[in-house]
Amino acid sequence: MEELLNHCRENGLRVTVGLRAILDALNAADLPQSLLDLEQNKELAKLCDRATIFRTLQRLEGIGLLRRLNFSHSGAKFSLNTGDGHKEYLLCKNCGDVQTLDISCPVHKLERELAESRGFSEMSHELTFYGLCPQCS
Amino acid sequence: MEELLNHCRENGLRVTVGLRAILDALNAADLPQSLLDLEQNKELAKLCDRATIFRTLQRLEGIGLLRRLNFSHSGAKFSLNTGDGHKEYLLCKNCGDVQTLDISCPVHKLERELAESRGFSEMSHELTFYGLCPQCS
DNA sequence: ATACCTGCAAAGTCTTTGCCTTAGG
DNA sequence: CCTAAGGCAAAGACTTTGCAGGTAT
Repeated sequence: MEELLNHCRENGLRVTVGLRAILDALNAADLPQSLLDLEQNKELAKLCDRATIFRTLQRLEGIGLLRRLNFSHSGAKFSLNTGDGHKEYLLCKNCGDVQTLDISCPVHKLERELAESRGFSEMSHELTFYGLCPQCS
Repeated sequence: MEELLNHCRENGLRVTVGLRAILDALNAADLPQSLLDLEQNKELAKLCDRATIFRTLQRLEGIGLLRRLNFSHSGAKFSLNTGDGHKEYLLCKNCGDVQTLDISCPVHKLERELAESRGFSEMSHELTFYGLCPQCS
């Protein structure tokens, strides 16, 4: 947590009550959070407004602390970029359930190759699996 | 094309002017199309309304003829599911340029393993790479 | 002190729906 | 004929912004 705040400071963000609260909420959640999820978080709602959350998420994404996920049929969701790699997800396309996949990223090598062959920089990727969960099958 | 229409018929869709036009437009496009892209397609606009396009896309997705792609910072886009596998994409996160990747899918095996280990069915996935293109770097 | 951050409210953008009419099989 | 599909217009859902006042540094 203190590490996250330092990263923010180093990148010129001011450490405000809102920033702390948002980082706390993201850190506490075990699944990616949408703007709406955060807005409806009771603790957070007491401390800041939707616009603040929105703009803070933007800033955090901007400095690379946050990963943006574009899941089907739900707005963007965000998860903290912890140092130790990222997770991929498996979603049920019927009930919307989100499961986390603890797998080592299968496309890292490909990503580097692409960057080189196409002259791209600052690469990232999004890999999401969809299907019907056992209950919905 | 005739093949696509047959698939539609087999799945109970009526072959209307709108359906033909939408399939044509998707078929002609070499990149995934958003609802807005289609709405603004002059040919198509003469033949059908936004609601029609929207509902037709839904139906086509429903019968598995259409793949829905959720690219960051742009609405959903759709591409026809041709028999011979699907494509993945590389997007510039600054200018929004979309490049098609002609690579054999690197996560097919993983997808099957997941289906088995987690009891999911009707699996699909979305793999998208993001980065800064040479011009935007 | 000053540049950044916040709240509020309003506007944007894209998606989805209701309802009545039209037309495919 | 009967039911799916279409058109129009309005509502929803989510995202984004302007501006005036507050706050971290």
